[in-house]
Amino acid sequence: MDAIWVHDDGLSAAELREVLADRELALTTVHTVLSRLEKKGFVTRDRSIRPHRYLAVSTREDHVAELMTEMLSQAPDRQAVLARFLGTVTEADTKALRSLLGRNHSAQS
Amino acid sequence: MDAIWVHDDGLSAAELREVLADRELALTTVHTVLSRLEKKGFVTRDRSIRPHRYLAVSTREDHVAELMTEMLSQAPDRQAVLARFLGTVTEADTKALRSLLGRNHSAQS
DNA sequence: CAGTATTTCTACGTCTCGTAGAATTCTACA
DNA sequence: TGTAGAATTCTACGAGACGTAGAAATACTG
Repeated sequence: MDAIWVHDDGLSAAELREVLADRELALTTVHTVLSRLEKKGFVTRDRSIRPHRYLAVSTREDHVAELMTEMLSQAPDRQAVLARFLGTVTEADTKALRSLLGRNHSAQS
Repeated sequence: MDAIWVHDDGLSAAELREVLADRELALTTVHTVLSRLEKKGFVTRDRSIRPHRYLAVSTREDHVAELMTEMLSQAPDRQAVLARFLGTVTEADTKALRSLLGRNHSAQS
């Protein structure tokens, strides 16, 4: 129930159904799910054109990052969480983090 | 349904109920929830002593960190997620990350 | 052994989710 | 402009998670 990110360019219910062809879903099923996702603010749809086009509100990456931040806020000791997080993450990840952190010592407003 | 971390030293159902006194739960309710948490592997209990003592399997921090890692794995482009993640995190967090990353360039097995 | 504390079993209402049929609304074409 | 076919909305049902708790079973303790 979330492979809408595969097509960041937006797609219609029918198209999405095609993408998920392996599941042999009824079109109405796809519609229902899309509507629910819309209600939850995960996708928007262009109602102006007839086969409404649905598209993800945010990229999968944004979404996941948001969830992670949300998780982080769940614990009182953020630092401890971060420490453990780094512990389980891959080498490539820590490397990426290092380079990302390297270049922005500026203070934000 | 997760304030078992408040007492990392383990507690009995009755004690937990005390902690959650504001909710005026029936003791059996606490028991049910604890059992379910046990089944899901979030807590263990010491059945040897009579008022069984329950204690969290992992600290809240470990748990959250684990969830974060899990989230991260959810997206194909991990780097992108990390980048966005750093974007929404607080200054203190990035600072913590920097210092945590600073001292471990060693390669793990 | 009886009474009380503790734990287990069973259950119910509510929610979310996957799924989809039925009804309604559009749209385009004859 | 009426209507068939496409698209969308409404309604619904079963399953599973959860919060809640009563009833039944079990275990101490004097």
